[in-house]
Amino acid sequence: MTKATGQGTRPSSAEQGAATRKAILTATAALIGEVGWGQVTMRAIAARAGVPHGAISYHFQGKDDLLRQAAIAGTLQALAEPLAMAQAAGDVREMFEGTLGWFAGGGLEDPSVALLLETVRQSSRDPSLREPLATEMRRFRAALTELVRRDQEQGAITADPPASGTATVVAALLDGLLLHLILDPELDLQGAAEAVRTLLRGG
Amino acid sequence: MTKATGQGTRPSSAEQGAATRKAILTATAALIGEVGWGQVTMRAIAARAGVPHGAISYHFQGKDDLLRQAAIAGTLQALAEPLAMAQAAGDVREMFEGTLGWFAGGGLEDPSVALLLETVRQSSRDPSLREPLATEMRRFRAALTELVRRDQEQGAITADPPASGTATVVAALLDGLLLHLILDPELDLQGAAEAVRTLLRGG
Amino acid sequence: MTKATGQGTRPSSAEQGAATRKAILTATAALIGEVGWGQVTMRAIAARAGVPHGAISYHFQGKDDLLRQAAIAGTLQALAEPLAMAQAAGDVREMFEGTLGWFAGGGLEDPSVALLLETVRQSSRDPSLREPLATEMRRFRAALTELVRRDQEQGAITADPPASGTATVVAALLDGLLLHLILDPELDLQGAAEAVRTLLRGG
Amino acid sequence: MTKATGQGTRPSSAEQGAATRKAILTATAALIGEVGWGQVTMRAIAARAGVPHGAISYHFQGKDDLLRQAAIAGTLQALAEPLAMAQAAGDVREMFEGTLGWFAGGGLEDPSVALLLETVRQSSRDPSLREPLATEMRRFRAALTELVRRDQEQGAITADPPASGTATVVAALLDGLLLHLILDPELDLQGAAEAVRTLLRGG
DNA sequence: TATGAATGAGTTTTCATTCAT
DNA sequence: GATGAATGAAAACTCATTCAT
Repeated sequence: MTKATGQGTRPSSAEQGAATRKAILTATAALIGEVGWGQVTMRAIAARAGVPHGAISYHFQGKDDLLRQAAIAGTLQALAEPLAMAQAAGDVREMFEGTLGWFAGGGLEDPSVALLLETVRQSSRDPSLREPLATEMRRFRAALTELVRRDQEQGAITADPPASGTATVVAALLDGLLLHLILDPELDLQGAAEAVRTLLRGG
Repeated sequence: MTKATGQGTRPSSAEQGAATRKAILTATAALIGEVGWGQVTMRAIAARAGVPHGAISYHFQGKDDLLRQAAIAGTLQALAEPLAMAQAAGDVREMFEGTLGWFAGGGLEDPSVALLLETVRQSSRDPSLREPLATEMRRFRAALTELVRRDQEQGAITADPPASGTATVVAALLDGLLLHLILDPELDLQGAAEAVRTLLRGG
Repeated sequence: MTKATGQGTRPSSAEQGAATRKAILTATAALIGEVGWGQVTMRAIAARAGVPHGAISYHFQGKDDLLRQAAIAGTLQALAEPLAMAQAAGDVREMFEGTLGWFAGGGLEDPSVALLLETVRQSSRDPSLREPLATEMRRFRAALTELVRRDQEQGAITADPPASGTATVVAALLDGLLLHLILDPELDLQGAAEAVRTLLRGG
Repeated sequence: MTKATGQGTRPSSAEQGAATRKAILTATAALIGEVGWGQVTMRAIAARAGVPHGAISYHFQGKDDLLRQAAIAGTLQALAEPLAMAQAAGDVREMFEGTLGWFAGGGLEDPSVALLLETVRQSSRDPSLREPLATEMRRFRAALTELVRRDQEQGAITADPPASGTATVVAALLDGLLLHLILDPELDLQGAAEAVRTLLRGG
């Protein structure tokens, strides 16, 4: 129980390197969300991460390599929270309304949302980016499917269509509302929520 | 008959200018979708439009100005078709399934989709971009609301929630499915469609 | 006799461009000879040519492209003089001794010599560089062959071997002496010249 | 048997260091010939030599120092073989034709040839490089002079000019042919050889 | 003694913009 | 009105060298 990777006071060279790497990745992910994939510059990354120019070239192959790695790491981390919430939620409705609440509470301004959108957009030009994202999305839909199934068993949701179909619909609906909210903050979320409640209940 | 606005032999200078302007805008919109907002270069635009370099600076204020104008014009044009379809559709289900059919038939590869996503993403950084897009989206939801209302009157859709709420849900759902499809072409659209059909019918 | 390409006082834009291009090529060729193929920098070229940075990228594809073009143009120009001399010489001996005289008189320090060596060396890595050089060399040997043939007819040179063989020997000998002189300025050119005189005379 | 200077189990630290040094020098010489003096990088050297980065800075003063040492060591080694051949040859003709045979058999592709040319070229910019090369060349010409003298005594070569002059001519001729062959692999070596045979014989 | 992570000066390249014609 | 040559600021990238361990 006394294990310590740092083994004492001074950080080893390798540990320092890992920290630098992580700082660069974090700064890059943040900048992608803030200024957009194509507007990110190495200079800005270095400044944000607080590391010298050369450190980036030393740790990463090039700009493309860096953006890719940062985007993947960043989005996976961003998706971890919603996934955990979905797995922890008691039923679909709780999960749905929770997410809507997060939207309404300013979740849209979360940097992760911007990063996510940038990455999705870029992934249609770079297959190596799409794969990990798609995997995570499937995981999310799987968790939702589980919720739906439970609700169906309890009669809270119409059991007719396969649970996976309903899960896909709920997941897509949430992301679609996010998209519409970005464009139009005045969007009537309450009305949409009420409609969903009714529809899920089965009229 | 020969004194028409310019249908004679040589195009007037003004007409030529308008044509050049339009060619530049079209080329720009296409390139935004293809390579991404930040990767578009003036030279590439000129080459694609088949106009000389200088023509761009001559007709537009600068790069930002050009991209903005092209994005707005391009997205409005791209959204015109779905809007027309929504207005022409007989009921929600027809419209919904029609769109899904378009998705399945390769609609995702349509350059307009890419342009649209780029513009939405960019609009969160540029309010002047958001306004026209939001307006068009509201128009689309309004048309959908009309469809929903008609369906409710005929009992094809549960009348409980306000029509506008259901319309918002349907619109968001479509865009959300689009997003998920971009990431995961294997997405089970059929299952989702079946679930929607059941839900809308009211269980 | 009053023809003027410049057509008056101000140089046209195109003429100015051609002048800039030529200045860049000249500066590049000079620098290749001075500092070596791989040590030439775009910055140094721009400074030497007296043109701004961007002018180089504007006129040439990239560094490789520029060096290649400059090397070819420079070496062809450098080879033009010896070729003319060979064509104008009365006999082989006159040509041979003339070249040796040029060597002794400081010809080795001529920038063209350095450029030539750099280009020959580089040409073994870049076939597109070799072709034009080889062609010019063949032209030079052809001119020499003509001289040898004339000498053979007059009995000044042994007629046994084909003239082209003797011409190749003479050409190679000159370049070989150049090479050895570069390494060892104390080389006994006189002794070598005397030997050649005797050998050519046929003992 | 086990107390030899280090032929036992573990190589002493000093021996290891010497081996590393030699590996670095060998890799450097090879790279100079392959990519050109100015294109050699420390990282490439380390990779080729199979030693860590730091080892180079540890063993050598800097890049210039390393290249110089490697070039000198490499060229001296490369010149050792021809020198031995010249000293072992029975007469000039045997030596000459032997070298021509080596040329024709692909000797041009030998890495040493490239290294030699690079070093000669560089030596005109770095006197400390020229000295050892010139010394070796003089040694080579001295061996040739000995051969020529022997031939002259046997009447196989015209005795008129001093042997050293003829030796210089033969040496330069060989290097000149090498140069021309690099540019033009189609060069008629046979014709040149025939001419040399006739000329040396004295008509 | 030996290593390799880190640095930053220097290099090439791209590109929006300007402006003379 | 229209063009495209020219510019220089800024970007990405390379790489010899340093230095803590």
